[in-house]
Amino acid sequence: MSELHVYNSHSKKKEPFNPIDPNRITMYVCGPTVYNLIHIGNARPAVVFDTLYRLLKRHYPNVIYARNITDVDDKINKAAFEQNRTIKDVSDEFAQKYLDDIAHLNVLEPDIQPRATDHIGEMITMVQALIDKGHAYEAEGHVLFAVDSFENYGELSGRDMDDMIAGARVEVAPYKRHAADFVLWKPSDDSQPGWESPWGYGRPGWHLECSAMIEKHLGISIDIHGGGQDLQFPHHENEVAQSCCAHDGQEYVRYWMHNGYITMKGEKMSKSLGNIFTVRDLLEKVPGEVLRFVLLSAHYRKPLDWSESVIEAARKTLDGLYNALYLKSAIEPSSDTAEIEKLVEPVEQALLDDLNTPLAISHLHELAKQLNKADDEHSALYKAALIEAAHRMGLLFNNPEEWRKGDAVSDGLSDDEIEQLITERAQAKADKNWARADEIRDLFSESNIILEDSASGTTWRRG
RNA sequence: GGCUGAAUGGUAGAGUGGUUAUACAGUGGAUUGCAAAUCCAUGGACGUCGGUUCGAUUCCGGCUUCAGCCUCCA
Repeated sequence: MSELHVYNSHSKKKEPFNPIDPNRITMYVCGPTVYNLIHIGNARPAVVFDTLYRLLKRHYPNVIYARNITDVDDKINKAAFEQNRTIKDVSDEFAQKYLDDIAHLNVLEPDIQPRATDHIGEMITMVQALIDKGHAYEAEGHVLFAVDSFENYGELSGRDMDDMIAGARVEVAPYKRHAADFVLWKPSDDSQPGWESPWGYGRPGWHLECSAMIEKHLGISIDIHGGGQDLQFPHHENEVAQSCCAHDGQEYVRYWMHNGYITMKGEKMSKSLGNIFTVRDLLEKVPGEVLRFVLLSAHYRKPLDWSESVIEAARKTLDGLYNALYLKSAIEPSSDTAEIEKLVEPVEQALLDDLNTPLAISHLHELAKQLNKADDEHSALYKAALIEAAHRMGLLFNNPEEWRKGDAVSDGLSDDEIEQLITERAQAKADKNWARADEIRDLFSESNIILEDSASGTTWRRG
C-alpha cells in the first residue's frame, strides 16, 4: 500500500483516497460544544484527525482543515443560566480552555476554526434555500427539514426510517409532519440567544452550522468529514440531508470518518453519564504527550478503555523511547534524508493504511531497538529516523533529558541536591565503600529517583 | 424491538488462509561491586458450534457475550 486508504463509514469499506481536487484537500471535523471542560473522549477526534492532517500535508501540497466550535446550543444556555453568567462569557471561556487543553496534546491548529455565531447569516440563507426548494417548512415558529423530501435520508447511518419510528421511544413534537423531521430554526425568548430572521427572532438548530460553515469555508463538496461515532446519527445524517438538498443533490462529503469511543470499564465515557476524566485533570498528573500516546496506541475506530494502567503503560513506553534518544545525546542526528526516509517508510505505510497508529508505534520500537545497539555511525541515522517517524505522529517532541528528569516534586530532592549526592556516591564508589554507595541509592529510591551507572558516569531519572 | 460494531496470549494491541506482530509483565543469559539501563534467548493466543478448504484465528452461517446508536453526546 503506497497511497492513502481510509475507511469510509458511508460505504463501510476501506477505500483508496481519491480527492476531489489533489491540489486542494478539504477536511472538516466536528469540534466540541463549549459549555464545560472537555473530557479525554472529546480529545480523541482532535488527536486522531490531527494525525491525519499531518499525514495529508505530507502527501498533498495544499490541505485545508477546518474544525468548528459550537457556541450556540441549549446546553450552553443552561450552563449560563445556572452560573448566572452571559452565554458569551461561558462559551468564550470553555472555547479557550478547549484550545489550551488540546494544545498540550500537541495538536496543530487547524487552518480554520469557525464558530457558529459568526455564521448565522449563512445559516439563514441555507434555511431559506431549503424552504424555497421544498425541503423545509414552517410550523409554529419553527422551520423543520422534511426528511421525506430527501430520498437518501438514513443512508449514511444505515437506518430505515420506518423501523426507527416503530422503535422510537421519544415523543414526537405535534407540529412535525414526519417524526424524523428535525429543526433548522427555532424561536428564542428573551433569555435565549437569538437573531432576527424571516421566521422571527430565533436561533439555529444544531446540525445547520456545520453545513453552512463547510459551504462557506471549504465548498459545496469536501473530501473528508470526521467526528466521533456518536455523531453519525443524527448529526451527520442531517447535515447530508440539508447540504445535498440545498445544493440540488451535489455530493456533500466524499469520505466520512468516525472515531470510536473512549470507554470506562467498558462503558462509553460521556458527559451525560458523568463517568468522565477531563483533559485538564489528567494533565495535572501526566504530560500531555502521554495522553496523546494513549489515544494513538489503539486504532482510531476501536473502542479504547481508559484506566490508570493504560496511562502507566504509555508513560513507560515513552520513557523507553526517550531513553533511546537520551543514550545517544552526544550523537548528532543524520541529515541523509534519503536513508532516513527508508527507515521511516514502515511508519508512513502504517499511517497511510487508514491511520494504523498501533502498527506505526510498533515500528517506532524497532527503530529504538536498532538505535540502542547501533555504533556511532548508524546511531546518527537511526536517531534521525526515530525522531522523524515519531514526529509524524506528533510524538517525541520533548527534550529527552528533561523528560527523564520529569517534574521536581515540591517536597522531594532538588536537582542540585541530587547532583551533590551523586558526587558523594562517586567518591564512595571510588573508595569501594559499597555500603555507603547503596545507601545513597536507596535514599534516591525513596524519592522515586533511579540512578544509572555507566562507563561515563552516573545519570539519574525520575521513575 | 430495529440497526452497527466488537470478541486475539497475564495485560495492552496489530495482523494474516499455511511461516516471529509489537510493547509491558514473566523466565533464562550477557553486562554490573550490587543495581538500573541496554542487548540476546524463551514460554504463552486467536469466544462458541458448524460449513468451505489439502489447511482457518483469518472466508461463510448459526449461537453466546459485550458495547454503541435509535434522545444531548467526540
